[in-house]
Amino acid sequence: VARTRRRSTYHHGDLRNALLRAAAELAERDGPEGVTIRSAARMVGVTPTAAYRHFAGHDELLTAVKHEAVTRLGRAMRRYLDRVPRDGDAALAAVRHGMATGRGYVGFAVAEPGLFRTAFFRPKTPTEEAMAERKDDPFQLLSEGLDELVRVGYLAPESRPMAEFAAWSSVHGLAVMLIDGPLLDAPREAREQAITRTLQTLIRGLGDGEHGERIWSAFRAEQG
Amino acid sequence: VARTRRRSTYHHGDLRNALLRAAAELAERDGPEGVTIRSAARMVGVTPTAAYRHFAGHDELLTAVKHEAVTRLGRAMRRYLDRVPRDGDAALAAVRHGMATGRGYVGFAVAEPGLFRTAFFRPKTPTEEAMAERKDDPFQLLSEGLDELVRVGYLAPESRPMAEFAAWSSVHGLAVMLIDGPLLDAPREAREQAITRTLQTLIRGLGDGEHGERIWSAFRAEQG
DNA sequence: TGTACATCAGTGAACGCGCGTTCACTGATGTAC
DNA sequence: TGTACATCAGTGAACGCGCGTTCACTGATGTAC
Repeated sequence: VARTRRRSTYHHGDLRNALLRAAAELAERDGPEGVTIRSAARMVGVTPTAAYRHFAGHDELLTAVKHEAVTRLGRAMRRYLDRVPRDGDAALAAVRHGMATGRGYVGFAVAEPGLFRTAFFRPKTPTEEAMAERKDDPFQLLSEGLDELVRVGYLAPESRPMAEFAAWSSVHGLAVMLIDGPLLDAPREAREQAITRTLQTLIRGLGDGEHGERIWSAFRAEQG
Repeated sequence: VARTRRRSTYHHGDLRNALLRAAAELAERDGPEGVTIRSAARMVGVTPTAAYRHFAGHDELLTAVKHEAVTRLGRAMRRYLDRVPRDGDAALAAVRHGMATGRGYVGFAVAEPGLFRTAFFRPKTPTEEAMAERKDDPFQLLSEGLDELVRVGYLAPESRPMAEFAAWSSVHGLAVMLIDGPLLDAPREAREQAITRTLQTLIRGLGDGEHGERIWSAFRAEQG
């Protein structure tokens, strides 16, 4: 993948973006540990030193890639959500959205394990937290899904607090099982079953009371 | 922590174990990446080369530490399980055991994040899989807990398949949230709530049918 | 329109770091007679 | 009980690797007059 194509121009013109793209490719292939200034520069066909014109250092490059990875994760989730049929019943739709959110998260992890690991690489710095209100922010999508479940009466308002962590934990753990854990070498069918089983357990676990139970049964019925 | 105490004897006598202990200490402090032959040797006060008398190379040392970490994780879970009151009602006890298993897993992760990461470091090699039938193997404990839930009628037998992955995912994701994720800097109380909420969601999600619902209600009642 | 020159964006060589691993070696131990 | 010698478990120096980062530099660009 090393395309050390020599530039004709002395000035690159768009080096910052080129380095970022290269770094993202490295993250894709080898995860966050694979992102180095030297190899990104190598891919672009430029001296490592040149990178220092555009990034303060390795840390800044890695942070930029991480940001990119989070963005792509959010977009993947959005894609899954958009594919959910807009049916009559709002309650049923809410449950479907919950499933889709989870599937989007796990789907991205499986499709792009290196980027997924990079997105989750070491705790956010305070600066990053501040700019967390982006469009298609993964955590945002998750919260919206839960709010929807409250709105349709599946999740009791008093059960809402901390529900994001129950949901996120379950889905994140599933992703790790699939890309780094015991499900890595499992046959495709087993992986599918594990995903379905986990997401169903999660969403059923969130449901509250009789109303919740009714909605859940309806959802199970439509799954066949 | 570097104790380069010079030995009086030329021969160490127990170098393999000493290196292993040192390596475990490194994993404790810095996770799997911190485990190197050179630093382990440094801690023991011995030349790096000496390590090659006892381990084929870095990989074998790391594998040994990983094994140690998994063992300690299992012991931690066992400790939590043993603390559960042996009450009259078997069904209730089964649910309590489920909670305790999860708490043990997460508790170990929080108490020993470096070792926890090491225990989960990269997929098992085939060799390791073979010797997985150990006493207090984490996965074993998890399976037993689920079997117990089936026995008491909380979990329908037809729901048993893949239940380990639903449970493991949820609990592993929770651990990651706590030691490397968004809950890292959360106040103690929020962390506690997230743990409780996640485990409750999981176990409620596993329960099947009316019988399950009854047992769950009883459990919630005793929680107060 | 042309030119002097400041500024910008790269180069190339070098630094120090810690790592895994190999080599020829030597000091200590244990065993056969 | 004593000794020769094989074996074992260490040492010390060195290798090559890729990394982040700094330094003095130079080629290209753009702007003031």
